[in-house]
Amino acid sequence: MSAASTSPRASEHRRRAARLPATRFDKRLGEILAHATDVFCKKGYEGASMRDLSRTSGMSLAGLYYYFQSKERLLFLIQKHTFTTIVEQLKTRLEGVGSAEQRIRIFILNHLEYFLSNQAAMKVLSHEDDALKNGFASEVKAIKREYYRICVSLLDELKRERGLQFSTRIAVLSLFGMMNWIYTWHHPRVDADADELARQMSDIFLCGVMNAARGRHRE
Amino acid sequence: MSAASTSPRASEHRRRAARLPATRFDKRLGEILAHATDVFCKKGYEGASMRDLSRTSGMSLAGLYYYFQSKERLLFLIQKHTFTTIVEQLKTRLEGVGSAEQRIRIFILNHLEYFLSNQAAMKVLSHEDDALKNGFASEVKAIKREYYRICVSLLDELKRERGLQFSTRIAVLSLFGMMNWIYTWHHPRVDADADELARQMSDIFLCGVMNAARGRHRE
Amino acid sequence: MSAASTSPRASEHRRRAARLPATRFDKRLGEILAHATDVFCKKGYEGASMRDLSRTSGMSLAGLYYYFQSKERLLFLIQKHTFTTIVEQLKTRLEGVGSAEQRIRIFILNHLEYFLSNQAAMKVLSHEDDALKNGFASEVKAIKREYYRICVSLLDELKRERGLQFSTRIAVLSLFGMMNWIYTWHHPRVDADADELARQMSDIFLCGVMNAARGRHRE
Amino acid sequence: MSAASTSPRASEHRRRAARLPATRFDKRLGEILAHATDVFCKKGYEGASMRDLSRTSGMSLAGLYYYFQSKERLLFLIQKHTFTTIVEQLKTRLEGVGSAEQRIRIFILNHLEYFLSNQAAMKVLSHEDDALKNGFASEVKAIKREYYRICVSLLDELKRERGLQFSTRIAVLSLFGMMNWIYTWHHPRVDADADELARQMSDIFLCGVMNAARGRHRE
DNA sequence: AATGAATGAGGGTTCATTCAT
DNA sequence: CATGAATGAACCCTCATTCAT
Repeated sequence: MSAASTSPRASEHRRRAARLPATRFDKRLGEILAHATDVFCKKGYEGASMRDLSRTSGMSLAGLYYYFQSKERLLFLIQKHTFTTIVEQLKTRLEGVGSAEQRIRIFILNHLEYFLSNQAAMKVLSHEDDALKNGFASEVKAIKREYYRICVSLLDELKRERGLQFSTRIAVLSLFGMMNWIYTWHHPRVDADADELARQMSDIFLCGVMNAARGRHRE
Repeated sequence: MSAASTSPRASEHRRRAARLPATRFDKRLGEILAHATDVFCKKGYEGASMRDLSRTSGMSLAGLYYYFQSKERLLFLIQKHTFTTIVEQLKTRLEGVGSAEQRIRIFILNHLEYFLSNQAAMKVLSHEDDALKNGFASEVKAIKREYYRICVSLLDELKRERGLQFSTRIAVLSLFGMMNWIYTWHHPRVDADADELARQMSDIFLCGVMNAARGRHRE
Repeated sequence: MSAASTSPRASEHRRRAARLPATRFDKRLGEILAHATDVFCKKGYEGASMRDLSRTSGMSLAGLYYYFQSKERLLFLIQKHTFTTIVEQLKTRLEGVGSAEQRIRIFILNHLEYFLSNQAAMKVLSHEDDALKNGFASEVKAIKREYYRICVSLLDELKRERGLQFSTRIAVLSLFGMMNWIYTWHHPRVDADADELARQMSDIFLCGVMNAARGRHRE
Repeated sequence: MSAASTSPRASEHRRRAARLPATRFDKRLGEILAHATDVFCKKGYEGASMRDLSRTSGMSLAGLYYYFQSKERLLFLIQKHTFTTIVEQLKTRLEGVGSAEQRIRIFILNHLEYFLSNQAAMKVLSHEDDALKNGFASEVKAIKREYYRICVSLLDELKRERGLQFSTRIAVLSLFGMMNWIYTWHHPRVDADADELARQMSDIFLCGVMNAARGRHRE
């Protein structure tokens, strides 16, 4: 873990509280994180002010700085936690699943389920993709890269299994586009839920790459 | 056209200059617009300051306000012009084209060509989707709606022509996701050009919806 | 009291400090208010800049905004405090005084004494009469109306006691004119003090309305 | 006339056009002056912007500067013209009038008539009393001083005629206060007209100074 | 563990004014 | 005679951040 992720104060704290699964510090931190996620979602990272966060979370402006050393670190923690969780969940779900197609369907389902259950967090992840700088940026990018790599490897499996030929990069990034774009349009009351959405997107995407790859689409 | 789009000064100007294709005012305005697009692209709308624009465009801070009455109106003009252009180009290209599939391929090609030729403008359009408020927002939304409607009608044609059944809404929005997401990853030096990209995305998308819709994907 | 007069922060502060006569916040606030009064007096509300106030009060520009949420609210607090004080002082002094004439003399004396002791504040009150808007304006107007009403009732008493007939409105407003105008000419070193001024203005005004009202002035 | 009042351009212009009673320049100037008076009245000198004047008068911003060399000179011209007119009118009316009392009544009537016929101008005169600086200020002050002197001499006449004793300065400034204050309260639809107002104020003031001066008011 | 008080830097916008045309 | 274009200075206000307590 890079230097960016651990402040002296926080680490000291964690050391002293290592015995408990969740210290009061971590609990309070989590609450504020949740509020901040909502605010960043609604106003954007640049558009949200620390005063907004203070108001929403009910903690004083100065109080926030005890938990987060800077606004940027706050965004970093949100993005890192969100991304880490989604990757971990994915890995668990993929264990022991056999066919490449099935594994890709799980990938998509996992992404969309998490997306719709944590819309705010995922919007902050997608929309504030390049808001972080230097150390913070690189750490998030590392996780993102890992996630991307997993998807690439799933598609490569599929190509090997079925003897297909297409640009993995374009396919993967198209898939991410389909999935990540939903924060711009999905309304829980109106639109399909994660299962249904995952099924339909999986169908489109899988049929797409599998047929297109055999040479152009034919009747 | 709503009141938001025409200031007294601009309209007066345009009236007097109706015969000429571009007055000096409009030319200067266009130049600043171009610079502003780049800056908004790099820093985001909220993150970019009018002082940044002043520096980049080489015009004094106060001078900018002679052309744009506010920062918000500046973003509005960029978005409106970009969107209007892409819609007009699309309409021209669609004229006289017969098959639904071909028309969808043109839609995608048109979108990606414009996207890659005007990456900055298109990122500003995609990424600053809800930065505008009230009158400005509604006018841009109207154009967006029209563009969306065109795509919906193309897909409905396809469904009719081929007797397919799938959710047009999800298909259209997935397509937009695939296409709009490219601002997050496309590097001109590394990635395929618009033609190639359009071909591949069209293949994936069309094969996807056409095969998936016949009932699940089958071998 | 309208919403305009109490910010969340100020009210919270006052609640906690209800037992003490003046918190440090209130003290600091009072100091700044005093400086601001001087500056508004010298340069006028519009003509004075927050930078002027910052310079005069020795506090940073941003620091001022911790105490006053806006320049307008600053003026509002000055006007409200000044007006409230003068009305309260008047009420105390009027208690138990019998004859209408005596009561009017007290009214005039009270006004002029306060005026000359707080010249700057009273000029700001008189001269910036319509600088406030909406909620701020209406709250000050309410106090002003009360003050005006008191004067009207005193004159009505006089008319009843002595069986006089004249336009109370014109008389009252003439009296206010005489009194308030002094901010344009009174020089402490040169001109009479409040007692003497009050005596002379009272004589002129009272003799004026009492004789004039009996039918035109006669020898 | 001081240097402040004549710019090279204006004087040259007037020289060339000396034969006509009103040049086109002067006519146009007068129109703008009238509009500016209204704007200064509504928004105050500091609060009114040259853009406001441009909008109201229908002339371009730059065009205004052809007629007025600066915003301050604009206020100066308004104040000077207003004050000069009122003094000239007064002198004409006073000619041949005998008794001091009558002359004072004429003074008051003249002031109030002009005030109510030119409310905006008179408010600008009264309210923006110390907005001008240096040369501009001193020239207006000179006229003001003359006007004040006339009033003083009228009151001194009265004192001599009737053997009264009171402070002329306080009496005169009280009278000005009564009269000038009306811009803060007079509504043409509701309140008495100039004649009636002049009668009542004259009664109050004259009865006041004449009776008060004989020693305190007595029954 | 948490806050009130304070700040330097910078935000978007408007100001009175000029000058080539 | 009048304007469109342009500007430096200043406007009010908010920003992320700090530090004594």
